[in-house]
Amino acid sequence: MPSHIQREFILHFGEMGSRWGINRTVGQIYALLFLSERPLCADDICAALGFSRSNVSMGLKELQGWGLVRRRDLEGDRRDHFATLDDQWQIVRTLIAERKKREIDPTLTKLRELEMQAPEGAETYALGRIGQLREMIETLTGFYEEMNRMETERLVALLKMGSTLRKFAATTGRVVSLGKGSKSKEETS
Amino acid sequence: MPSHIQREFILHFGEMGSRWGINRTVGQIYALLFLSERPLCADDICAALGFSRSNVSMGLKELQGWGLVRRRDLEGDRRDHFATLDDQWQIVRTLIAERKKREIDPTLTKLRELEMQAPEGAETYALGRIGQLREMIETLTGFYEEMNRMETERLVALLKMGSTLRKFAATTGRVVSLGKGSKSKEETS
DNA sequence: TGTTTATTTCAGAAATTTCTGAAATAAGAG
DNA sequence: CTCTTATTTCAGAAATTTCTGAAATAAACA
Repeated sequence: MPSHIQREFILHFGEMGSRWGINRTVGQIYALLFLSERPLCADDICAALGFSRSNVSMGLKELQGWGLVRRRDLEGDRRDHFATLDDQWQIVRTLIAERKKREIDPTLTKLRELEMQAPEGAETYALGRIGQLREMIETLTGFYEEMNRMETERLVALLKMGSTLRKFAATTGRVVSLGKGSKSKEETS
Repeated sequence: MPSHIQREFILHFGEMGSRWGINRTVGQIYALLFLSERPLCADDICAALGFSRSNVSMGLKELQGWGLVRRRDLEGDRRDHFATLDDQWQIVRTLIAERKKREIDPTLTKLRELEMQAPEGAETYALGRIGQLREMIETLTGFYEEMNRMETERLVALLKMGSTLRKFAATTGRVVSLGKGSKSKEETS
């Protein structure tokens, strides 16, 4: 039985869950595990949240699919227990990696496909637009991969640099973009 | 009546829409407008996609709410016409800003609230966990705001830097992280 | 091995979201 | 002001997603 703060937190995650493409149940289960000092078994979760056993089972499966929850064997108890990752930065990495996989990669594949199968010289406007989109997504995912390669400690340092990074881009950016010969002359509205 | 490529693109966006928290209709309307060389009116959209007039009206309203679609008055036609933003980077900025507003900010507010109203000295574990989460979200949104302040041209240059950025973080990062005294000793599994 | 306990699956019930057509509202044109 | 055309709203229909309980499966123990 969760405390007041826990309850609030869990309910909030339930509501937000729907904005995040996971459902209420799954959000609440995650929130409960996130705040729990020790791993919980499915029955604990049923008791705490009042969901059916099968619903909890499904929810845990989905969370494991996301890589956000892990099974932990607890000594002296036959039942499976579950816990969230400890390191919050690892959570973010997992979350972003999964969302990329589900929300970005399929689109990138599709755009490349469409460009390949395009008929000769026709549809210039649409193909141009698709090409722009693809290039941008490639740039973004490239950046992501670069960041993802970094150790957490350095990554966090970078994230906390504040205006330093902007200044760095202001000086170095110019050179690099010249070097690469990016045609960044388009603009609008 | 869209071409084969257009149709494929539109259908893909419809399907992906659901993973993006917008629905099929809205995704398809956006895709259609995105590929269209000139602004379209609601009836054009109905005709092209076969949705009811009211559905299109709702969809356009939602897209305008997201800031992804703009009304354009077309001379000699009384009807409202609609178009997507031209600059794909502006689209990404808009998208991220909106998602932050809808998916991150409410949670940040909630977490701060919970920390404020916490009873004296109790609930140390849960509060610690909530604090970690809040700090991390603050770091991330701070970084986002920093990036968002940059002009597109520089931002793109930065995004395309590849390993240069990682090297920069490797040299400068150390100093910053020492200065801040971040206790990054937790890790797992 | 058989018995007990834990977990998963799955068909349909319940809840939610999306979509439509009809009615209401707004906005030009004469 | 009236007529016409464009747009929005909204109650309920249709479709989709979520959730449950019962049955099936698996896994531990003796």
